Amino acid sequence: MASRKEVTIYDIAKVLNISASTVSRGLSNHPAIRKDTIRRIKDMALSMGYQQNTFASNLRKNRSNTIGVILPRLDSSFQSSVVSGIEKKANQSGFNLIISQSRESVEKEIANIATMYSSRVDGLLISLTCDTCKLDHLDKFLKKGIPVVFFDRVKEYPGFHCSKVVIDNEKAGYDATNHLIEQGCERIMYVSDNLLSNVYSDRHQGYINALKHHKIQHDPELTFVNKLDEESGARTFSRLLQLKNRPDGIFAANDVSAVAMIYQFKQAGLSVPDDIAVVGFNNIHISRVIEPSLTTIHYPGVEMGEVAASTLIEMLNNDEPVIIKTVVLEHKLIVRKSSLKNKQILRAPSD
Amino acid sequence: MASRKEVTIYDIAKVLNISASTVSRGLSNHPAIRKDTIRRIKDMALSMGYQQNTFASNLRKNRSNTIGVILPRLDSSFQSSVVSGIEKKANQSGFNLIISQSRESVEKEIANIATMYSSRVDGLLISLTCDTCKLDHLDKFLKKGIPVVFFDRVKEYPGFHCSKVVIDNEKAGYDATNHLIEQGCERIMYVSDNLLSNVYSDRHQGYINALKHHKIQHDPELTFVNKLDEESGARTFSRLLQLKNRPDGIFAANDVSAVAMIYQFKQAGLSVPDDIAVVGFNNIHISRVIEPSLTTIHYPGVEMGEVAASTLIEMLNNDEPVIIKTVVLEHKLIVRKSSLKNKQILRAPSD
DNA sequence: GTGAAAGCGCTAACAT
DNA sequence: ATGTTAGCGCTTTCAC
Repeated sequence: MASRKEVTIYDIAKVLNISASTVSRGLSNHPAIRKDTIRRIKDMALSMGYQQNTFASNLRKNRSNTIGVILPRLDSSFQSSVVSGIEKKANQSGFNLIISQSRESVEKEIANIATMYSSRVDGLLISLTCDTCKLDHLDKFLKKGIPVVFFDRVKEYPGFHCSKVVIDNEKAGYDATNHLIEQGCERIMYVSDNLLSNVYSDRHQGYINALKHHKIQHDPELTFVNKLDEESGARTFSRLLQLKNRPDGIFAANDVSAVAMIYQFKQAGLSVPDDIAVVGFNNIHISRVIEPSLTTIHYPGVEMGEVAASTLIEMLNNDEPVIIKTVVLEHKLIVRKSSLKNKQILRAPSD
Repeated sequence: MASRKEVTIYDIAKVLNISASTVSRGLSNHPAIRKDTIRRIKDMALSMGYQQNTFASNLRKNRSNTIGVILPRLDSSFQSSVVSGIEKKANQSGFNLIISQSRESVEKEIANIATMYSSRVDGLLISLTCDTCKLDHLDKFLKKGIPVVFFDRVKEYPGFHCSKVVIDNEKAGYDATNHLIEQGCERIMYVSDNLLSNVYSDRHQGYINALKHHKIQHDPELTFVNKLDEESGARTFSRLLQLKNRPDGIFAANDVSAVAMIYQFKQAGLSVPDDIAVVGFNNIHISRVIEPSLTTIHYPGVEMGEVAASTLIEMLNNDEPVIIKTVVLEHKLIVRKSSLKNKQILRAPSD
């Protein structure tokens, strides 16, 4: 579909009466080229409308200048904020971004990994589906020396060490549960997605630790695993009805489901937090404005994206020492009304 | 950073004792190659772990198999759903996606356009910032025959015709305002972002049309332009206090600001909808669960992304007839509690 | 400090 | 139905 002939370094060379190699060097500020030659080359390139052909350059250098991103959902409040952070850093460092979403399907994730590989991304950022068990599809990346950085939904990768960017989900789960206990809850339900996923199992472990710490008997019946979408509230409610002793507190592993529950409870005439206290996870926008406002764990999405991208870019730029690290970002319990059984003074509304 | 030598079509050719071109043709199912030869080639490619070098292929074909996407924000509920739709279609058709966000900055938008150009995307999908006036940065795309499709935030592009995917914002603005009037509102405020942008100015025009249709005097003081973010509610509220006659209805050009207003009004002891009725725009998740639930205009994000991507891909695949079209997707007024002054029966909760 | 030349891996026009 | 050949535009080694 292209029409006009493109300007190449040969065209510039011809006009300036120098060789194409000098032009190539000049354009990339090679130290052996005289300053004024570089100037002449760049000026001419500009005035001729030269645009470097990245395919040729990539082919020659065997580097794509592109970072691949695979995540479960683009249309998720939290995840899109991570992408936003990734985009920001990548853009600053001159990397392009190829993005694809797995939509929580392991098959699609595998397909996406294959696409990223054949697109020859320089590095890969990935947040796994809830159901991902094996990571061997990533083998060829690491065997070839293409760095992979996991973020948020991560997994141990036997045989390979990869950098990770996460929060301390166990501690966060502890904090959330501990808060409910301090508010007087004695029978706390944990509403989760697939416990295969680190984010949900670690939060679960934190939940159990907090119970144990307060010498509260852990009742496995109170762990309810389901998809944490908008229908989650209704499912949890019907689950509640099946239980002999109704819980007096709920720790939901994400805000979307927590909000959906609050909605259900209110519909059913239950009072939040008096009948049942609720803590969510993510601090999405909605948690601030729902009524009662939702106590939740704040979790820095944009920063997570930025750190993940920086970590990868660092590996890409310094090819010498590959330092594998796990970056743990701070989370924070944001106390709002949905959990305040003891009516304390709320924090400043700026939270 | 790559280590092992890659398998090329020459390696396959040598093993099978045929020529590289036959391998190349076989791999892309060229009709002139015998079925069984194709089989042998593909089997061998698979067993040797062949991976096509897209740089070389792209260089040769002068096609990147990549679609560029530029939009204001990735971390916006609506926009990320559009991206989700784009990703879905692109992925189905074997296109990669390069995504960048302008963050509502015209400068960044221009820089992104330049990057997309030098990345040699096959086509571009773009939703403009609120402040974009001129489109000449896109000239080189169109002069070179690279198709550009606008979605959502679009603009007339003098000298070039491009396909667009939008909703009828004027009609939607009319519907929203008309609904408020039917509910008995007589002094309706329009809260908007920059009226340079089609989405906001068209909604504004619809607002005016509805007023006119009901013979209500249009008071320019009641159009309040500001950034439609979470702080918008507070700004609108202080604006309200400056007005002689307080409005009894608000049409906000997005849900985020509508929700923020409701929050403010409630804080200030005003009742929604009785003191002031509110209609938003976008039907984001939160509008369903806020109290009172928010009347809004539904607006199909994922579909918009899918249609935009399909439109572009169609142009990319059929290079003969370039049919320029504007696709207008359906919007829908979703009536909820925030606007119901006449307590009518609400629609089914499935809304 | 600059030039000549080879080659990255693929595709397609032109042969046969 | 398959092979030969040239070349996409760039980078880089080696030469001077």
